[in-house]
Amino acid sequence: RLRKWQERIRTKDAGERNLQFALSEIDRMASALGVPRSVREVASVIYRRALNEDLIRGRSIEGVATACLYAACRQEGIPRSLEEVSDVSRVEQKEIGRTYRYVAQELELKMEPVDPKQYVPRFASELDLSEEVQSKANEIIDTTAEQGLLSGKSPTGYAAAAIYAASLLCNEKKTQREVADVAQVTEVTIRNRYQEQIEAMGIH
Amino acid sequence: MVDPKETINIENVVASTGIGQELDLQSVAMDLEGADYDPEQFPGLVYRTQDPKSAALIFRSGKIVCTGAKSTDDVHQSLRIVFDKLRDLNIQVDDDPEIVVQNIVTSADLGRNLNLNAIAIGLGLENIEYEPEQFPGLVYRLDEPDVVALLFGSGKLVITGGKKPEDAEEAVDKIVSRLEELGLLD
DNA sequence: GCTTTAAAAAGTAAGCT
DNA sequence: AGCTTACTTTTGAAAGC
Repeated sequence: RLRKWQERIRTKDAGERNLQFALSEIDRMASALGVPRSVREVASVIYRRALNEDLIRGRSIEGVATACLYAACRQEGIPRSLEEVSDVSRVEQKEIGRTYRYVAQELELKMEPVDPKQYVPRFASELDLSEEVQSKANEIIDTTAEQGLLSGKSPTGYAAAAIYAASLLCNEKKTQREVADVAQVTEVTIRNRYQEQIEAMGIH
Repeated sequence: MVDPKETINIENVVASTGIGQELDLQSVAMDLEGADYDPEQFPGLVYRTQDPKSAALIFRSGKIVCTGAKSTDDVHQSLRIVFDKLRDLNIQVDDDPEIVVQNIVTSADLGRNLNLNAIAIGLGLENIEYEPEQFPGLVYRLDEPDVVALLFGSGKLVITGGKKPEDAEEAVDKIVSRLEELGLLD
């Protein structure tokens, strides 16, 4: 039947249009976030897998596309926080987080928790901090995390506190406000994490 | 070393029942002191008991949900109060409506801090959900008993989804032994 | 899927003094 | 810098959109 054939074409076109839209959105958001092309490719692969596994049914294309990009950044070791990702998406943060957890679970992405150290180079360079400060921040993160301080804490806040502490120790002081702004956390969070970390380090 | 099972505390019990009679919620809302009824927002009427403390959701069908009680005994006591209040309004209420416990929320303490990162990897990333950016607890779903546990860095945990108090005890036992065999406790 | 109810855990956040 | 309040997660039922 002609009608059935037309319908099939229409569906196929719609599907391809949707895929095209998703991929262009991933591209747009990835550019806005300033992540390398490899991340967009990983995100596209995850999105196609989600599409094949029919994970998009019941949720928005943009939500899934954003969640895939968030996952891809993490897989590539250059994480963007949910807040940063939601800043370039029209999907709200809570929905991106839920969709990400759903996609990660269904596709068995086996995502490891974000290592706060992965935020150090980006945050530190936005603050014009030296290599020395970065090394110190990494040392603080590793040492305190080994002592169990990391459990349950947000990776951005943890990294921010370590950078703040390292900037003090290396005489390149940044204010809590400056660090809080680049990490998109509150000064209160930096203060709390900072106190614990300094104490665990034995107040160097 | 205290047995974690002895730290188990029931925090909330959810149960359902019914009076076996349809209700005119509009008039119940008028006559029942302290009743909250806004059908535009939610089809159930909310009635709170003080002692034991709980909230009952009363529906047009006569079915009732009771939540907030700290024990199955409290659920029965609360619902007895609700049934009597309805009888005071000249509403027919079955003699002994069946009360079914639907969910028990429990808290407990393993007594040691937990490295959630190691646990997430040790128990298998495919069985666990641990996203500290979104929530500080690690979500662990058990098959037997069929409950969900939320583990925290402090060693405290929440167990929910169980239908009887023993479910929480079994869950704590299994969690402790799994963590022990992985060397993630002590 | 949403709406409402209650409850714990711990982290983060916002508003006010 | 506190303190208070509130929101994040999980679970379950109810009736209706």
